[in-house]
Amino acid sequence: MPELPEVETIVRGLAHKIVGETIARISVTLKKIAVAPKGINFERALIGEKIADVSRRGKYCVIELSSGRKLVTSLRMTGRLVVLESGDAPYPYTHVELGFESGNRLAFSEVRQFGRMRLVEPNEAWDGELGVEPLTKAFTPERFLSMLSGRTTPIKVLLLDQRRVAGIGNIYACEALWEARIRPDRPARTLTAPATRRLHEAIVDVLHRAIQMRGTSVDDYVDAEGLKGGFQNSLAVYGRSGKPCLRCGRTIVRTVLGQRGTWWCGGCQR
DNA sequence: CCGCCGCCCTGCTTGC
DNA sequence: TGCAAGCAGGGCGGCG
Repeated sequence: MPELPEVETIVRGLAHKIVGETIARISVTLKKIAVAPKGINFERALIGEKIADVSRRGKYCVIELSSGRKLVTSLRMTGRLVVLESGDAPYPYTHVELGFESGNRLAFSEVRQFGRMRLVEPNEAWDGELGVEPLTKAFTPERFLSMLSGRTTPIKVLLLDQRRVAGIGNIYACEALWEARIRPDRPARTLTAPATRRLHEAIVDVLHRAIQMRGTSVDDYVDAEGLKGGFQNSLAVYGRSGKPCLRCGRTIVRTVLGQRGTWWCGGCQR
């Protein structure tokens, strides 16, 4: 599942490989995947556009075009953005492919068809609902604390709410809560100030460490070159049900919270 | 605003 | 062994 560290890794790879390229061909083989504003033809609008930059917002990859338009891509669980060279075979499950003048191609592959590649107009607001970026100065412990106040939602469910903090998914929510020694099912408002600080610090720490390892490949995630990340070897709780806690030795359990699998240690998370 | 639920979709795992 | 049913999950829209 591409979350913030995975999308960050993809974006860095894409920036290196496609900035400066000009779009010469577009192939959309699954219509619903490619979304454009009413009255604009996705394919026609992009021909001749130059890739000006590639950036990230939350879990979204933003391909910035010379006209000021953007291609905003959400990868959901199984989406991939992979750069291919002219001789490379078609990438499996590719639904949108951009062909560049150089002959290189950008494939948007998506097995479950949940992801979207959305064409956004130059002054169109697309991320108004998204919360604070956790790896910027704007994400302060005080701001985080204010998000939790009065909320009865389990803290883990709140961490997954993209309108609060943008970019945390199931893996890093579980990992940050373990690192901060907090039970995932605690109502957000019951976290003390010190616990909230620990969690704030843990979120920033785990995201930084995961980026350093080029993301987590437990299932489908690969980077812009089609390569797996390395953080799956550093996971403390995610997917480790039945195995001993690395901190206290108690068996890691899996429960369901907000309809999502949740891994944690009943020994040291309180 | 808040909390909750169902839907989307396919490949893999599980169970008979 | 073979097949069908169950499961997983991020974002979104709908409901109360």
